[in-house]
Amino acid sequence: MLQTTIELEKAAGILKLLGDKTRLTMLKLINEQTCCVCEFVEIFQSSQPSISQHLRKLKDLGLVKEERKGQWIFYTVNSKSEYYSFIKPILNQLPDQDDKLKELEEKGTRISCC
Amino acid sequence: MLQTTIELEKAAGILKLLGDKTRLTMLKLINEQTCCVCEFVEIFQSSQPSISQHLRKLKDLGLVKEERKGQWIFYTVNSKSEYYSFIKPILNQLPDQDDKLKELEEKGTRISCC
DNA sequence: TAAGTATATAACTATACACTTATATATTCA
DNA sequence: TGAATATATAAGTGTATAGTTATATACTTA
Repeated sequence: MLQTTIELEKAAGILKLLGDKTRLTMLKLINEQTCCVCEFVEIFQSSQPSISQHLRKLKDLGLVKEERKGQWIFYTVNSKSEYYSFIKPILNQLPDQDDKLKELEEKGTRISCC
Repeated sequence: MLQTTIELEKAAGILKLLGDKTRLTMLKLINEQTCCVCEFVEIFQSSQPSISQHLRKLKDLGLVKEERKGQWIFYTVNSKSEYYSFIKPILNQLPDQDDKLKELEEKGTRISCC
């Protein structure tokens, strides 16, 4: 069983990005779901620019992909990324965050569902 | 198959530490070997205090353990750490760094061997 | 015990980073 | 087309971080 490797400098760069609670939670959330910016704003009780800047960093490394649907832009983990196999086992060890989305659904502020 | 999880805040803290090229390389090196501070100084061409401070951070989270042997203090990844199962798959995906130790051996500056 | 070697720590500095405020761009809908 | 909503970007600010220099501590050996 050959284990694929990732260049050390690149790995450190990715881990630095994951080393932020907001971004790490984001990735866990959108690993199997999809979320738009305003949902993140509500979940993290953060400002919209702050969320936008976190997503920008993740996008710059190709870790997430975006898709516009009308006025909303939906973000999802990019499973096609050459680094997905690197981050996947990390995300797998994190506790499920779906309760955050359930909260939105209960409040009626979940957008991504439709 | 139950996957153990790690608290998100803790995970982010650990990933932040791993998100530095020097510390990440250190961990990869001492995952299966042991190294003393002066070896790191030579490998990374860094100052002694800089190396010492990196090791301190890793030690504070319990990721490495130290063992004094005479004037030297040897560092090894702490496989007993409750977070070892979290960092192990990450380290496994990094390219082997043993060439760095081979270099020391060839130069005759490897200490940990005896 | 004094000198030499290895390591740790403290204080300082420069840079990186996350966040804020302000503004620009894009889309929807009346 | 104009107002409202969603998102991105730019500029500024405060804090965290990695490195430096200086010094302290611990061990070894002559």
